[in-house]
Amino acid sequence: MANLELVINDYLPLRDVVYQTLRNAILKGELKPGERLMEMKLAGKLGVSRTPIREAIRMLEQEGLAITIPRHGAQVAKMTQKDMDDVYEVRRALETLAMKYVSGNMTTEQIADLRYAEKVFEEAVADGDSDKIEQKDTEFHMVIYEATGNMRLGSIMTTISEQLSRYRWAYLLHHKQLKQVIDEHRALVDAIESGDYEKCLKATMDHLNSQEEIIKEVIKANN
Amino acid sequence: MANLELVINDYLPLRDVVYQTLRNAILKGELKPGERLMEMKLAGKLGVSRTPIREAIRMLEQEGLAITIPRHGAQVAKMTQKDMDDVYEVRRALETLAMKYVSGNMTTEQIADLRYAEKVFEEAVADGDSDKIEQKDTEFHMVIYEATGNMRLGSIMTTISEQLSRYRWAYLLHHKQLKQVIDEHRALVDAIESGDYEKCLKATMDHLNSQEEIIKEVIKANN
DNA sequence: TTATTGTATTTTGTATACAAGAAAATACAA
DNA sequence: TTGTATTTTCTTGTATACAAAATACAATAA
Repeated sequence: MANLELVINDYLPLRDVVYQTLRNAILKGELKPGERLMEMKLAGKLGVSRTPIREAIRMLEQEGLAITIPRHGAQVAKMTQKDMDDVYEVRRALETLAMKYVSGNMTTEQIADLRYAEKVFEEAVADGDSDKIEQKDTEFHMVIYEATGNMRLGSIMTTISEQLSRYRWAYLLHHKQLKQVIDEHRALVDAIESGDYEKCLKATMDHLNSQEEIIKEVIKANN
Repeated sequence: MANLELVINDYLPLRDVVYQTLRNAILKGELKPGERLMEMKLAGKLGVSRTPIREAIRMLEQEGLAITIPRHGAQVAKMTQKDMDDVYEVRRALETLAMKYVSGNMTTEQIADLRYAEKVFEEAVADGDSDKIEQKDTEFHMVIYEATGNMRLGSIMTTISEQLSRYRWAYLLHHKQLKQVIDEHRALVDAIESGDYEKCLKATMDHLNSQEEIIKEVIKANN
């Protein structure tokens, strides 16, 4: 099993720390799909009692990252090719909505923020730290979702994007693809700045399609 | 506080029974927005220990129906007018996606199922049992989501629709509006049967818009 | 060999005990 | 009366104990 370690924060309840720890491990693939989440084992590894472990598992379960069968315990949720297709369809619909909100409606300040987020992402790519790349990519997209002003949309998109990140880590390591991601981000910012909805939509779809393509290959390779 | 009672199911862990009980109470408005969810009180009312209560609260929290502040406990989440607008925007985007899937693609059997679900809904309206009306309305829409074949879409839509049901109960009591809901459902089935995407979209949007209108009034009246 | 039964072990489910933090009540001084 | 300590009470957070179910596995019979 993965090597788990808690980063204690004195004021956060242990259940939240445990939740974040397990969640990270799942999203990064350190806890593998199908792997059992046994309470005592996790409690031993993390040096806490079963109570916070159980509460964290309930949270993961609700989020779709774990599946529990009553009296059999929990395991890391599996993600299939079909799941991925479905998630991407939903994402396309919601990214389209996001573009309806932002095209022609972002303030110059928001666009500046977006450009900045894009630059920070490029720097992360230059650094080569995959954790950071992943994080900065998410942040870039979050700037857009926040600009929509629709909090619900933002939170659903965050969930979706994080669930996808279970697979993104794999391809974010390939430098060639990262160059392409940068180009697509730039194209998207340009489109948003132009204020033209159709342009925005095209840039978004291009970005999603190429990402989906690569992730599918990763999943295929993993089975 | 609401009068809670557990419907024990021998094989379901108590946490799940408690979760469903609390969730229902919140969605029906028996537990009011902002109301505190105190562990001992709930445990006493439901005749269980704090452990399953806590796990149920963690699930509600993850679902957005409860908010917990560390060391202060949990309370029923509040829903504002703005929240409602946001949820409806998301729902519109996803219903549009659903229509893309189903228009022209539903089998005769699926359409028959849909007509049947519609009929059952009408019967529920005739009965006047608001719990049943609510349930049959949800089931009608679920037939469509299931026909898309996209499980993710289905589960997100279910969540959204259930969250909205926190307010639907109020207006489902008014007979005049129910007549309109029936008409809209029929129009939607006809549109789907015609296979014309644009017709489907219009029928869906009409349904959503009129629902949103009424719910907004209910919220306004509640504040 | 294959099923089946019984037993030991593991694991989850639930209750409870105790610690610690937050809120409320009380006491006291200005 | 108002403001501030101080104590008390309430509530959450965490650990642990015990019960009950599931599983693993060996012994037995077909």
